[in-house]
Amino acid sequence: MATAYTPADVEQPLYAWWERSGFFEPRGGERPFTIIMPPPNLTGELHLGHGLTVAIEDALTRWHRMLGDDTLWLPGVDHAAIAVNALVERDLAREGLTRHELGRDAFLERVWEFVGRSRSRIAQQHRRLGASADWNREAFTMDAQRERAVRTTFKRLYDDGLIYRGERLINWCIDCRTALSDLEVEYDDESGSFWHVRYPVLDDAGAETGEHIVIATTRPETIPADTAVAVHPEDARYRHLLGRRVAVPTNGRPVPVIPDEAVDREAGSGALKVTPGHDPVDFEIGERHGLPVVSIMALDGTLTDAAEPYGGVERFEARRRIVADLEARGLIERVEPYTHAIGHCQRSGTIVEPILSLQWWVRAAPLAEPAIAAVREGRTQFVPQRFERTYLHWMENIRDWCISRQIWWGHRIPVWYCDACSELTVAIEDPSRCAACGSDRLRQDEDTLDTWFSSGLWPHSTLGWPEQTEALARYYPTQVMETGYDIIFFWVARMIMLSLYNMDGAVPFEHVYLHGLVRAPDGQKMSKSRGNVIDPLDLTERFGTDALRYALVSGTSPGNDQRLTDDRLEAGRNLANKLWNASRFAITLVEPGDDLALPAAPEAIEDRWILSRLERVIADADALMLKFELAEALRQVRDFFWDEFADWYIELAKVRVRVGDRTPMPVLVHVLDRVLRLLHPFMPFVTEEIWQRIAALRPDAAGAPALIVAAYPRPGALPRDEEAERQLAAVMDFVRAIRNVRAEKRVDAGRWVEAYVVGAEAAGTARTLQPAMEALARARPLHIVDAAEETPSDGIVTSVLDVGRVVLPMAGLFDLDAERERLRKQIAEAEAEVERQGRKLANEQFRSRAPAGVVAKEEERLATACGRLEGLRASLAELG
RNA sequence: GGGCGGUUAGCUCAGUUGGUUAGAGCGCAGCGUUGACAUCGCUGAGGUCAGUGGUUCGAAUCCACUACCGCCCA
Repeated sequence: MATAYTPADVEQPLYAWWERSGFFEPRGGERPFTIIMPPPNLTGELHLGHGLTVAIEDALTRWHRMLGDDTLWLPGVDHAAIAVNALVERDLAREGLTRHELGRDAFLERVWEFVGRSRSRIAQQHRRLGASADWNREAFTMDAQRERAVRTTFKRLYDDGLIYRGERLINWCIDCRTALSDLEVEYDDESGSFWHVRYPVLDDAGAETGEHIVIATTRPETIPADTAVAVHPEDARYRHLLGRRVAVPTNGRPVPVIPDEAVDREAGSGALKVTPGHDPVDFEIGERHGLPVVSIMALDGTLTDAAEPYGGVERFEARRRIVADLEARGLIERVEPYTHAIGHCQRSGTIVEPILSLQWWVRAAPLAEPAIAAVREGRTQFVPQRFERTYLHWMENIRDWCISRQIWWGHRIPVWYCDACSELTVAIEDPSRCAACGSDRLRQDEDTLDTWFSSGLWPHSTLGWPEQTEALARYYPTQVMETGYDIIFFWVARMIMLSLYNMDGAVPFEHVYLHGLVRAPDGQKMSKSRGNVIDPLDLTERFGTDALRYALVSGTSPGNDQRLTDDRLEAGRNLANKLWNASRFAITLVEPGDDLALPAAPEAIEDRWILSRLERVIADADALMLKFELAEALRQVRDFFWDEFADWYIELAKVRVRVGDRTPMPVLVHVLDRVLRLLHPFMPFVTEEIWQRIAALRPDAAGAPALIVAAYPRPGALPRDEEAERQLAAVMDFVRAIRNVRAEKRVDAGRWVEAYVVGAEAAGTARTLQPAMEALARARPLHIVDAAEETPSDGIVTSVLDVGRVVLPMAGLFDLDAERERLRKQIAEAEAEVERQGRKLANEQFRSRAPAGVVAKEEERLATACGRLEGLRASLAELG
């Protein structure tokens, strides 16, 4: 074996072997365990967020596979309608073409070409990250199976009256030339102006009275579409104007002054221009008062003839011109700077325009009701739990969902209009005749569906719905949906609604595990515009996939963002290398005749100790994994492996082996095997690579052809050995104390020193482990004596521990004053401790109210501290 | 405006039913090629747990308020 682990040599061959061997497919078992992978967008490369998704989901998947569950991790990709549509349009633009010039079919052909390339790249990247997903079942939101699910859902919802077509205010993106749902609009605070505009008050005859009412607006370009001015019904300033009419200043059109509770008296002048055609709040006011809706904006962002004389003028230019014209007429009272939230298209960043439009909608409230109940009743649980509130709040205030998009890439709306009778036909299969009149003069709706409509079906459409497949029966409901908290509404909420609807009220998943953002080392969000995006595959090449996964998992805690730093990646790489070398040591130590079967009851106390510690770690890891505390489980195993097994057990074993004792061999191999199993979900490659070599030493005991399908350690296999744990803790304390004195007194590292170990209880064990202690502390001769026995009193350095003390004769290096000073300092510390404990125990309140166990513990602690203090004082007295 | 999260060692973060002297990795200082590993080993320094008040025998942990940072919804 090479002296260092080289990820590049093992990762790809191992992955190919796993995949070829069918290890990623469900392998039967009593309980199913299913994770449906959140489908990455087809737009481009995987980023570190996907890396985290893989690291977590693959860890859970591999863990359950090793537990023997019937494990399915089902992968797929999402067609990202608007984004991909825009991407291909941008390519066309470079050739001087528009999609309309090209035509729908030719355009879609080009999209499918792009999709093919993108899909295979993403699949390849997933493999490099070690994802053990069942690629045979890979799904795509645009494949035939998923199209059937989409159309079936659409028809069912339509037939149930939960999908309707309606003319309402929508969010229109002028760049993407499509309607957007509310969620696809992002609000940013921007500084703008608040224009205070005078609207002339009219008399009954329609003539200006000379009086004005001042309204404040941030959007003067919409003034031509005003259909009222609203004031608060109890606002004394304007009460006399209620029922009067005022003139829209751009065109003189008379509009009423109306009372409405929605008006904020504090904002601006307290009077509000009402523009139902271009503002959602105004639209609602308009509905309450039966106001007409005037639209003045075309889909390209220019004003229409309805805004004369500004017809054909681009919206921001129109704003400038209207302001200038009003100013010229003395109708601008003042302008104040104003900061307010402005909606932008999530995709293009363009300022979104609310306009009136005929679109398809999902009636959300009836779907939300069972989705609320499912979470309230705990049938679906969020990890971390706090996101349940976020989810419920959104669900309880849900609004109808605009699902039609004016782009070509996506599921075309399965609605056909009849030119003969003007009825419409909604169908799963393309109809040839009108359902109402039988005419064949049918035109399919030109629009496509919101991408999230198809991904909302993901937990059941990927398993074959609407067909009643075996997979659906077996793997639905799934156990875990693992994704980022940033798409709770977009995706998680909609999956719950649509799955409950399609699956007769069965929840899509039992747990929603939400991870946070992976941020740059400086805490900034990674984004293309900042130029700080890190490619996960670069990291894989630099540090190894296992290191990347270690870094991601060890830094994650449910619902919280994390920074990915080189430090963490290095820690992962170092751990892989440490595993490699510890294993290399064990493997090369094994000799042909060695019996590697673990004895039922090992005799050596260090064997008993490490096996007991292993048992404890297995139990801890098991409990933590169940609670989705992956980072903590990983840390526990890592610490056990490095700080106890490598630093102590291996060192102890070396001493025995050196004198021909072969009994540590089975323990060495066994613990290593268990550590590899425990770590495999997190660091699959290095653990499998080593495990293959370990298994080769004892083929009879492996129980599996590969670590990926070997059994995960379960608690309770071996008994705990408290005694051995206590004894070894004492031995380690003695060794550390000697090392400490050596370092403090600057004894050359190679030089042997004489030492006395004094300890009543631990003396027996110390004697047993004397050769090991000598080697580890580099102390010889090492005298192990009972407390009553004599130790030298001249020229010694003493270290008093809880378990006893160590004494090192230090002739030549000894400085009486320094030693006194050292002891005094320790005495002061011990006195403080005794005093603190004494005070605590003297407190009657504490004795009567604290649990007995706690009191006993504190008493023991006091006794230990007293013993230590006594020892220190005696040592000081001996110095004279 | 409503809601949520964060503030712990120089840096990045653990600390999940309140109970030893608050931990880790990295960094820092000193020593070190003793037959797995310098991607390493040994030893050490380093914290008023954001602040104030409260609950409690006992608070980093529970409550209230404040400050700063961030996110979500309107």
